[in-house]
Order: sequence, then C-alpha cells, then structure tokens
Amino acid sequence: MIKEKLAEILRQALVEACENGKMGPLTKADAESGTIAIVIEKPKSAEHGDFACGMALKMATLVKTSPLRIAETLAEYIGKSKAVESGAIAKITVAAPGFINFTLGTAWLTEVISDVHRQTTAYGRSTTGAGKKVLVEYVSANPTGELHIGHGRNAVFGSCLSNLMKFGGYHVDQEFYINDYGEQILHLGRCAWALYQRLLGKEVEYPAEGYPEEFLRDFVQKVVDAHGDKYLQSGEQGPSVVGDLVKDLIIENQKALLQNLGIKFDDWYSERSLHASGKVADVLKEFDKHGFTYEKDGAYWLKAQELGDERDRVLRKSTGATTYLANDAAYHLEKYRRGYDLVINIWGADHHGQVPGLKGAVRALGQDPSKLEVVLTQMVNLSRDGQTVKMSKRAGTVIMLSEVVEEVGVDATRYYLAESSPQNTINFDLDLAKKTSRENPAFYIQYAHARCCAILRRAMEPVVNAETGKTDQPPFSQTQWQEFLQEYQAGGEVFTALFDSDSTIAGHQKALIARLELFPEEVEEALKTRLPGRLARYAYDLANDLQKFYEVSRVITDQLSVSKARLGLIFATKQVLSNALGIIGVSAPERM
RNA sequence: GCGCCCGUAGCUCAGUGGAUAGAGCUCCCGCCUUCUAAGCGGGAGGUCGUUGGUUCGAAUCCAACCGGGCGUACCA
Repeated sequence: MIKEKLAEILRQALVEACENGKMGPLTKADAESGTIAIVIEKPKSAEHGDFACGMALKMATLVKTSPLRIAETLAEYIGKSKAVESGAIAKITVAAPGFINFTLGTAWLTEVISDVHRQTTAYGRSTTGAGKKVLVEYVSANPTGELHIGHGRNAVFGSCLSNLMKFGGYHVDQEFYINDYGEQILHLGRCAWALYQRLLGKEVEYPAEGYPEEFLRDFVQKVVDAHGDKYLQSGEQGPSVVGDLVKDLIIENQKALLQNLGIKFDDWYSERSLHASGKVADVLKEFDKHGFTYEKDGAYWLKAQELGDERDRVLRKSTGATTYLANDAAYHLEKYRRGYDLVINIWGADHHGQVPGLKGAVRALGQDPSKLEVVLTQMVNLSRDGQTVKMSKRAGTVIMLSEVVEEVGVDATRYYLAESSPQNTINFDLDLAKKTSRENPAFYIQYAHARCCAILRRAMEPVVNAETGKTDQPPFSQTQWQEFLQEYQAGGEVFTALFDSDSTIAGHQKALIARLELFPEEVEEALKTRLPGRLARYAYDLANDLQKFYEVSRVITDQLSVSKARLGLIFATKQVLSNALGIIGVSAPERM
C-alpha cells in the first residue's frame, strides 16, 4: 500500500535528520524506536496533494522547534529519497501549520491498476486473520414465529461480517443456534396441538396468549396434509409430537428465507441437543468445581456479581429447570471446546443486559472471555410515505422480513441493512429502497458495474445495429483483448497514456485510481472495527468516481494507446466494485 | 434510579485528535448526434444537543447536564 511506502520514506527521513542532529534532542535511536507515530492520511481537499502527514505537529514539543521547521527539514530529506528520484513522488510541499503534502507521480499509480489485474478477485484480500478459526453465531431466532426486519438486520450483518473475515484470511464458521427447548417451545406445542385438532374437526380451545393463529395455521395444515389424523390419539404426547413437526417446518421456512437472502449457515446447532447429551448438567458441575455457585431459596445461583455482572444470576430454578444462562453457558463452553480462536455473537441490542452474565460465565468456566465478542445490533424502523410503520401486531401493521424482501428485492434489502453500523438505529425507507436511481445507492453501484461491463462489451463484441440490421465490428478482437490483459498485468508503460490526457480527464482518472488503491486499506479498517458496512460506502464512492470519469471522457477513442489504457482502468474498476459488492453480498450485474 | 446505544444541513447518514465539517435526498439552474441521462455539473442549506475541561489544535478525548431508543426476571 502506498501509505505504508510513504510512512517508510518518512521514517527514513526522520532517522537521517536525527542522525545529523537536525531534530533537537532526538537521537537516531528515538527515530528508529517507533515511538514517533507516522500517520499518513488522505487530505480532504485535493489542493493539499494526494497524501499528507501531520507528524511534525505532534513532534513540536519533543523537538522544541516550530512544526513548520520540522516539516521543512523532513521534506528536505525526503527530497533525497529514491521515490522522488524515480518519479514515484512528483511533489512534496510543506504547508502551515506543519503538514507535509505529497503529490504522487505515475509510477505508483500505474502499479495499482496492474495489481488489480494480477490479483482480480483476490485484490484487497488480507492475511490479518492468518487462518485463525472464528465462529460467528447470528440470527438464532426462536423457531416459534416469523423473521422480522430486526432478524434481517442481524442476518445481513452476520453474513457480511463473515464474508469480510473470510476475505481477511480467517477461517469462518457460521452458526444458527436453535432455541428448541424450554417454555416457549412447549407453548408452541400447545398452540399447534389445538390447531391440529381443530383442523380435524374437534372443538378445542386455543391457548391464551398463543402464537398468532394465522401464522401457525399454514404449518399445521401441512402437518395434516402429510400425516392426516395419525396423531389425533396421541393424548398427552400430542403437543410435543405435533409441536415438533411444526417447529421443524418453521425452521425450514426460516432457512429458505435466509438462503434467499444469500445466507447459508455451516451449522444449525440445537439447544435441545445440549440437554440430551448432558452438557447442561455438566456445565453446572463445572461452575461448582470452580467455586462460583451457591444455593438460595431452593435455586442454584452463579456468583455473577463477582464476575462483573450487576447481580448474581440463577442457573437452576427452584422448579429444577435450568435457566437460559445455564444453557447458554453450556453452549459457549462447547464453542470454546471446539477450538475457536474467536467466538463472535451477533445479538439484538435488546439482549445487551445478558452480555456481562455470559462473559462472567465464560470466565467462571476457566475460559478466556476476551475471545468472546458480542456485537449488538440496534433496531430497525421501517418507513413508508415518510411515515414510520409502527410494528404493532394488534394493529396489523407489522411487516415481516419476507415481505420486505419481496417488495424491495434481495440486493436493496441487503445493501440497506449492511450499510449502517450496528450501533445505529436503521430507518429503512421502503419507498427509497425500491427506487431505480441515484437516490438508491444499491442501484447506483450496480449501475456503475453494469456500465463498466457495457463499455467492455462495446470494445470487443460485435453489435447488431437495430436500425440497419447490420453487424458493427468491435474495435478490438478477443485475441487482442487477451494481449491487453497480459500487458495490464505487466504494468508500467501501458497505463502512462492515462496521464497524457487533459487535466480534467487526468484528474478524474487519478481519483479513480486513488480509490482503487484505497480498497485494501478499507478492508483492513473494516476488519479491525468489525464494520463491513464501510465497504458498502466505499463501493458507493468508487461508483461515483467512475461516473464522474465516464461523464468527461470516452473510453474507446481513435487512439489505440489511450483506449487500451482506459479499458484497463475500467476493467480494474469493475473488478473492485465486484469485490466490494461480494463482501456485502449484493450482486454485480453485467447488464441492467 | 441504574446500565447500554444514539444526538452532525429540512430528511437519511459519513467523518472519532488536524488544514475551509462532507455525501445523497429535497428546492433552484444547466448538460443527451458519439461506450447505459437508471447519469453529470452548479447553486442554496450548519451555534456538529448544551455547558465546562484536556490540547498548539476538539464534531472527535474527559466530566456534568438535556433529549430520544433499548434494557433492568427463578422468560427465552
């Protein structure tokens, strides 16, 4: 990355300056120790060059000289570096109050385009993850109802984060935890059993506060269609038998919807299996062994307060049933034992109160709580016609995830849910998400990708003229294109034509290249902050740069060297758009 | 009450220690004989919730306060 190269040059300049006693009391050792941070940034305004460094400002107190003087001294030493001699850096300026500004020459810029051509789908990948094993658990919705937009957010975020981390060199497993145990599942059984009997002509009462009948009826009907009245005589077993069949159908339903959204889990982990295998019972013993439990009021408690929670928590109720915390602790112990280096949970923010309890439990079990990361996603408000759609089941205004996907499509749904940082509440505008114009970023980015494809087609595929019916031959043959690709990968000369263009065009081309160069860094930053949404915004900016360039300049001209260079740039842009869209899981169409 | 999250243009949001705080939408004005106008350019629009502190420098860090959301179970 160019930033790293510049930082290295600055470091070298600093070392030399110190060596020659030009940095006050600072010695060569100080300069080499790395205690002085060298941060390269992109200036907001183009008149400050392509890159800038404000290190002189921070050094002023150490060196006991004005920042401007320090910057000038450093600039002087940089001027002697190879990068300047070779033309990689075209200009170095010093600006008040002490910024060092760099303007790049052509060498590093053309290198960026070749890099994309050489690496294609791997451009931007990093080795940060170094093959570390990560488990990302998300959605984990109860198998008792429909997925709503909040689940959708959680699902899309989890999927994007997983994609990102794979791109960043991690080995990622994605998991859905099925809450198929406990009171709510028994309740589902009672509701399903009542409906089952009703559908077969028996008059029974529907349980109070039952799950919505209109939602369950279709699933129960399927059970009737498949098994008829086979379970009618099941007696006491009825609720659990029919309930399980319905539960499985609901899970299948959730699975299908998530798959439609481009999400595929490596494992669907059953909570019930934890009980069946005795792992929940084991975890209680484990807590006991570490001395973090006590009995009170007939219940079995975890000393959670000692472990960082605000109060102690019950592990086993006086009724003998284990609590959610105990089950979850067993599940997480299981995750740790499976050998993950990192365990990431994506939870709705309404569960944030449970984080200290779970972390405490992990610690009590002798595991490292720093390996457990919980990402909390805030809620999603849906709006239509400028009005918030109130999520009221009673008023019948509740809109489910399936309806949103059906209405605005997979790509727009994913884009809008991916773009925002998890800690922000999302206002999902249904009207906006459906628009096919610049207002809708998802569309805008895809349009830019399709436009690149259109140009490339034009360059090398015959076009049938609609009016004359004649076939127009393209300027370049497939064979020539293959030769171009070779040249692009080799780099250097082939792209210099880009910088011979007039200043407006050259400026737009340079901006586009600079954006391509930024991609690996954006990936790195997104990985570090666990914010895949950055890449959604990056893709938008890249699309914008492409459109600006497209507007001022033709790609295919009557000059071979120019056409060739620009086609290479367009191809690289298309590739990076596609890589970025791939991480957020939005398709990159060839035509629109 | 306590805990977590949020507060930046009329709206939706970027920006988390640096130069004149940025985009899109909305409103106004321009741009299609030529690779996709599903596009591009220009204009208008701001006490960065408030007050204090740290710093050469604060939207960004700290403290208090104000406003909004969520949570605060022997539910899951």
